[in-house]
Amino acid sequence: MGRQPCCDKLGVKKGPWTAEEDKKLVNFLLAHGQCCWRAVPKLAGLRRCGKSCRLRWTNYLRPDLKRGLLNEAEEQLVIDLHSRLGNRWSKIAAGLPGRTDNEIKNHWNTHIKKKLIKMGIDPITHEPLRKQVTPPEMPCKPNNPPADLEMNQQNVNIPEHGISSAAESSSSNESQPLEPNLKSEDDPLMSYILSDTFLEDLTWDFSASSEDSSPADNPAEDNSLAWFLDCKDFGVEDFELGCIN
DNA sequence: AATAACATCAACCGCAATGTG
DNA sequence: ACACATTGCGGTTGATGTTAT
Repeated sequence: MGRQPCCDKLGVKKGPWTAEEDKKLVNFLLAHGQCCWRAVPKLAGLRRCGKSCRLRWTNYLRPDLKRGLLNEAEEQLVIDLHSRLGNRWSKIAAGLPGRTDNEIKNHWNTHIKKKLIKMGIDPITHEPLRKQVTPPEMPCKPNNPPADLEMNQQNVNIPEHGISSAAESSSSNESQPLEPNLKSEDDPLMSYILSDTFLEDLTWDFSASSEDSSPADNPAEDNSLAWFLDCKDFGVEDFELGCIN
């Protein structure tokens, strides 16, 4: 009974990845593509579990990843998508090419959350906070009735970048997390975000659209090249880049 | 200079969803 | 329809770096 553990617990390494392990994993995946993650560690000669390999690849080694902090436009989009999708980080990440769900989740928890609270916005509900009643970090007190939130609803005004604000889309009075808003058939934007078209639209170039993002601000600009140079540092300049789609 | 407190983020864990026979 | 395998997701942890005292 019960499923097998995702990996043999014996002899499976944990903790931070070494450059050598990265190299092995990247070499293998570039040569063979992403196939059965369970088999990857064995085939790549790694003493890791498949899950760990997948995570390392998707969050750190993928060639199409951007590096560095999210720029203003990306941050704004995260806020907007979060107001609609809630903590669906993978969905949110789908709207930010080159960014991972983990990265966005971390950035949300460390930067955006605080920023919103500072601005007097509840990072969970995206409604204005009532400062006297609700201290920061206690966003959803039971004695914070939905009616109050509703009163302030119009004050939520996420700056424009072509996407409507949370307040515009919230037609419900309920204080529960924004799950009810997630009806793609009612919302053209949601419909678009959840569609393949959105994911395939490579014109989402935030570094280009953001005024305040200079190459210095956004070292991820020329990420592919930087990554390739990193690979050269590994001594794996003979990557078969054609294998990656 | 030492160290405590805080911030950041890579990585892990457990569960849910999905695929397959 | 069912059982099991595999993958993906979101919450959480812990190591490391940074700042304050």
